[in-house]
Amino acid sequence: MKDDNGKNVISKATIDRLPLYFRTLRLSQEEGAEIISSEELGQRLGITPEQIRKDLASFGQFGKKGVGYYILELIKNIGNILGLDNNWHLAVIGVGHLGWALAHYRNFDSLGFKLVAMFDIDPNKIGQCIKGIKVSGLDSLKEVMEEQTIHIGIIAVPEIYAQEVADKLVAAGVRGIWNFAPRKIEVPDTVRVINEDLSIGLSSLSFYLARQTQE
Amino acid sequence: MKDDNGKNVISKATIDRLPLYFRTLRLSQEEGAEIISSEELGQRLGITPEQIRKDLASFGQFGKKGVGYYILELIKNIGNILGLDNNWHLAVIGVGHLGWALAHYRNFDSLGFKLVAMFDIDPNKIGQCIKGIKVSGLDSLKEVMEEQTIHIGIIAVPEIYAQEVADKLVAAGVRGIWNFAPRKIEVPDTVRVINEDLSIGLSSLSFYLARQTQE
DNA sequence: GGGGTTATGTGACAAATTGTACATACTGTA
DNA sequence: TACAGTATGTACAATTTGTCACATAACCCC
Repeated sequence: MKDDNGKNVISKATIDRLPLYFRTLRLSQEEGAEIISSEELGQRLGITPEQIRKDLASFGQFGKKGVGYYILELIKNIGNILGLDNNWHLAVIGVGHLGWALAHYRNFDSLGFKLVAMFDIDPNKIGQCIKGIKVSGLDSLKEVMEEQTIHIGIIAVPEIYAQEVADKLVAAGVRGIWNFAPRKIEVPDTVRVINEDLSIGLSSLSFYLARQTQE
Repeated sequence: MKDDNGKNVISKATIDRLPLYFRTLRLSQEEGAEIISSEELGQRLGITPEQIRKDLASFGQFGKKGVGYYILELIKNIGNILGLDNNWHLAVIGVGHLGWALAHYRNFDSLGFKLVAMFDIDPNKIGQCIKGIKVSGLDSLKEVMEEQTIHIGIIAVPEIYAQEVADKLVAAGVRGIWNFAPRKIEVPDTVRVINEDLSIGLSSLSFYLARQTQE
């Protein structure tokens, strides 16, 4: 359970659940609640209370026995664990339909992310403004990054350009990549990549539906 | 390893990898290859060859020992396993930025899915045409479904409407739901739901970046 | 047609993840 | 201050998932 530095090793599954806890806690808070039990949180999310307690316990003791979790405090703690208070700067590369939609995704703001730049290669798109942000040419990526720190690059270009864009992002010093192109991209292991291949979800849905029929 | 009907139980992890195999095989095919080894397929995807062989073996014996896998045949087999030859009909509910982007997502066609309807509640959007498909009012969902079978509903509305839309889809007889709203939706267990909460991916990326810094 | 080479399929082992049970600590009441 | 009622945190068991090693089968060349 401990890594080389003595820190607890956290499972990927746990990390993927933290954002769920985070948004549900916020919802409860908006409804006026101040305390929540793992029982109730679990019911809302379809996750067992034990699982939730275990996930949270791997980062520290946030709850009070016999009481539950103070919502405000837990939100702050999870936000901190997820690093949402780092004021990450995002850049979207590829202003197609998907890039356009991501630029308007309102949950970014509410999670503490800030879109600061957009890039495309299409001359017709360069110079356009979206939400007050001007679309720049892909060539000027490094240049723009010198003026303005960009921590995370969002790849929303057709798959054949994905690796090329990834290389440029890495060269410009990006720290993380959120890749929507359905293709594996190679980066040095100092750069984190999260793949968000939408066709996987739909295909697996198809699998389950097809199986239902056959029964 | 067997379920009540004597069928092999397939792990979710395996099913999520099948689409990756599928698209990589197609890529190889376009490049002119006819045979591929688990070794090469694994290298392209960053997955161990053993994993791939095991995944495929849980559905049957598709490979030839000493040779590899015949690409064309394997594509056909995986497509069949994933149910991609069922000609699924999709409907997008919510023609905001995200719904718009999904409607134009070209990978749907190439995977055998067909967008047949779109719905919104905004009177300004109703009647608009996107890719030859007219946007209908949400009220007429059941009506439209009687004319035109819809197997899968894609929820791309703000989270507060997600459950309401899900209920309508269920009432109209949909078989699967692809949910982009960041909220759990309740449906009878005859209906499959796949949640595609985009904020999870980004939040987990934030987690890893924040950890890197602290070291 | 026999032996070397190659790549699959599978059973045993290891790791990660989830589930269960219970000890512990806090609150409120008399 | 003692006791009943709750809800967390954690040690342990069970399950799932992934890795390793090797037997098996197909191909090629002589």
